[in-house]
Amino acid sequence: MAKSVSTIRDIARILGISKSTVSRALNNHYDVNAETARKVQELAAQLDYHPNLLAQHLKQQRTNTIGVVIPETVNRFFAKAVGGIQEVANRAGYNVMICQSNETLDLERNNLKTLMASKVDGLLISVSRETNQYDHLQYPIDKEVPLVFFDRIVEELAASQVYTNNYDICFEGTEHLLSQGCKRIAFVAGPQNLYNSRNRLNGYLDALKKNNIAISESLIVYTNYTINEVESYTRALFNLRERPDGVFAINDMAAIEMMHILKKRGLNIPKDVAVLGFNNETIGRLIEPTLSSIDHPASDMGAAAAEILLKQIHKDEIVQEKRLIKSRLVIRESSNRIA
Amino acid sequence: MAKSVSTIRDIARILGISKSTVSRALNNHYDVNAETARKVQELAAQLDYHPNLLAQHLKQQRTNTIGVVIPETVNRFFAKAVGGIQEVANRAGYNVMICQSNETLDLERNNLKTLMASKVDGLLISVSRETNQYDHLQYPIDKEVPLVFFDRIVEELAASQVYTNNYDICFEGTEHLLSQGCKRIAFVAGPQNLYNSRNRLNGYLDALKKNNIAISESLIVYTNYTINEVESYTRALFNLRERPDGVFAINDMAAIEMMHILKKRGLNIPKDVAVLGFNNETIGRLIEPTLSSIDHPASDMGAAAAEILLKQIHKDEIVQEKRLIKSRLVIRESSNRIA
DNA sequence: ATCCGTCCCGGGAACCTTCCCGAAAATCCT
DNA sequence: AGGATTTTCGGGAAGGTTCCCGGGACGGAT
Repeated sequence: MAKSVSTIRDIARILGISKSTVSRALNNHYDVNAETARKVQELAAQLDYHPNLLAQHLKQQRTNTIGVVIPETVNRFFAKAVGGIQEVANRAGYNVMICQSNETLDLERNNLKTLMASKVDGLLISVSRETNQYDHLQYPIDKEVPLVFFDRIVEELAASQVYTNNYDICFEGTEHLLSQGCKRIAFVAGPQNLYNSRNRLNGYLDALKKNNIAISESLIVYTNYTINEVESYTRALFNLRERPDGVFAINDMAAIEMMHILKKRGLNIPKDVAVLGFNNETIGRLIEPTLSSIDHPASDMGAAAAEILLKQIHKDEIVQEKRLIKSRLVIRESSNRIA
Repeated sequence: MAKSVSTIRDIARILGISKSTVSRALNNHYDVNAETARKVQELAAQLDYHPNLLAQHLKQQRTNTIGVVIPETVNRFFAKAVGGIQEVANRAGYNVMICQSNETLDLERNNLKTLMASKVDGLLISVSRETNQYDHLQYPIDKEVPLVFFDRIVEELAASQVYTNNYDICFEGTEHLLSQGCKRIAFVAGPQNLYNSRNRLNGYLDALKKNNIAISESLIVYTNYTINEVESYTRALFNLRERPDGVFAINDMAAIEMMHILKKRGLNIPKDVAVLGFNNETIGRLIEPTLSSIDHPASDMGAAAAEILLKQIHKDEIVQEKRLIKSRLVIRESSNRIA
C-alpha cells in the first residue's frame, strides 16, 4: 500500500501546536501569528504536505469538481467539447471528471450514479444514443444538483441546455442541395430517440415539403453512428431503381466513406451525386473533392455549457437557461455543381 | 445548494437502531439479523440512499479509482487508449478519472497533484510533449502509488511501462520505402525530449546507415504535433534543390495533408513521392491513394496498461513490468510503387 | 489592581462511513 | 436451572479536514 503521506496533524505534532492552528496557517486565516504561520508553511513545504482532498471535500460539502458524461471520446465532437469544458473549468479552479457512457444507457446510469455519490458540484451531460428513459437524469434535478445538457439534450427535462440549430441547419443544407439541382436527396439520419436526430430529420423533411419535392422513405436511412454500416446502406441507396443524386450524411466520416464507395462505382462527385457531411472535420479540406459540411462548434458548446454550469453553482439557485450555439453551412466542392 | 441526501444515520434514526447496524446491513455483513437487514435495505431503497463515496473512501483509504493523465483526447490515439483503459477498469469495478495535460508540463504537474491528493489507487500516464523534468512523476513512485506509463514512457524512471516497438517499426518502415526505390527519404520527427520520438528517429537513421544511404539533416523535420506547421515544412522540404522522393510522416493527418499539398504541386503519389504515415487511422483506407501507415494499437496499449496497474494495486507490492505491444506496417497504395 | 479588548491558539464537533470491541439478548448444553 | 456460547447490536474511535467557540496571555486604560 501507499507510503504514509504527511497530514495536518503530523505538522501539528512536530511543531507542538494544534491542528486548528496548522489549518489556519495553511489557509492563511487571519487568526494566526505571522511567525508560526511561516514555520507551519515551511514545514509543510518540507514534508511536501498536500491536503487530503477526500477529507477536505467531505468537510466542505463541495468538491470543486464537475462531472461530465459523454458518449465517447473517440467521437471527435465530444473530444473537442471536453476541451472547451476543461478550458473554462480549469480557469475557474474546477476539476473535471469525465465519464463515457459508450453510447449505452446502462453505463450512463452508472456514471451518473457514481458522479452523484462522489458529490460533484455540477453535471454536464450529453446523452447516449440509447437513452430513452430519463429517471437517472431526473435524479440530480430532484436533488438540486446543477445540471446542463449540451448538444444531445433532453427537451422534456427541466434543466439548462446548450444546443445547436439542428432543424434550421438541416433545412438550409437540404435547400442548398436542392439549389444545386438535386432532385432525389438521400438523408442519413441518426437514432430517432435523440431529440437532435429528430430535429435534423424534420429540417430535411420540411425543406423538401416547402420545395414541393416528394418524400421517399427509401431515401431515408436510420443509422446508429457506427461506421460499419455505411457500406450496406450505401449499396441499398444506390441500387434503387432511381438512385439518389444528393446525400446529406450524418457525419463527415460517413460522407467520406460514401464518396469513396461511389467513386469506385464510377460516379462523379458532385456532378452525379452531391454530398454534404456534418461536423466539418479537418479532413474535409484535404480530400478530393473537398467536403461540404456543417460546422458544428464543439469546443464552443462545451465552453458555454461549462460557463452556464459554473454560474449556477455559484449562484446557489437554479435558473434554467437555454443557449443556442449556431452551426453553419460550409460549402466546398463535394456539393458544388455550379462553379 | 444541493438538497439533502439521505445518509446512513437517517436510516438509523428512522428505524431506531444504530448506524453501525445499518452499515452492516447494507454491506450484508454476517453480524446482523435477517429481519432487520431486510428492513434497512427496504428503507434504503425507499430513500434512495447511496453511500457518500467521499466518506467511504476516506475511511477505507482506497478510492477504487485510477487516475489517467494523457496529453489530449482530441488526439485519436489517446481517445482510443482511454477506451481500452475504461473497458478493463470498469470490468474490475474501478472508476477512471481522466485528466488532460494539453501537452503542457504545467498542467501535467497539476493533474498529477490533484490525482494524488484525491488518493487515486493508481496512475496511468502518457507524458506531454513538453515533459523534460520528472520530479512530479517521481513523486508517486516515492509514495509507492502504483504507476504505469503507456506509449509515451519515461525510460529513466523506475515504473512499469507499456510501450511499442518504435525503433524497429521505423527501421522497417524506412527499409520498406527504400525497397520501393526511394533514395531521399524525408522524416517528420516528433519532439526529441520524448523517448518515443528519439527511438523512431533512430530507427530511421539506422535503416539508412545499414543501407549505406547518406543522412541529410535537411530531410529531417522536427515538429510538435501541431498540424498548422505541415504546410510550411512541406514547402521547405520540396523546395530543396534535390527534393525528397519518399516521406515518413509522424502521423496520418500530417501525411494526408502533405499528400494534399504535393498533389496540388502536380506530384504523383507514390510514383514521384512515396508516403508512409503513422497510426493507421480509418481515414487512410478512404482517401486516394490509400495511405500506408503504421498500425499503432491504441486500445490494446491502454488495456494492457490498465491490467498491469490493477495487478500492482491488488498485489500490494510493486514489481516493475515492461510490456511490448507491437506495431506493424500496413502497406497500401501511397507507398507502393511496384504493383 | 481591576477590567476590557486584542491577539493567538486549542479543544472538540462535524462531515459520513467503517470497524473494533464490548455488552445485551437469545440460544444451547449438561 | 445455571452457565457457556452464539447471535445481534450499540458505542465510539478512526480517517483528515474545517470551523465555531471558548480561553489564556498580554497590553493598555481606568
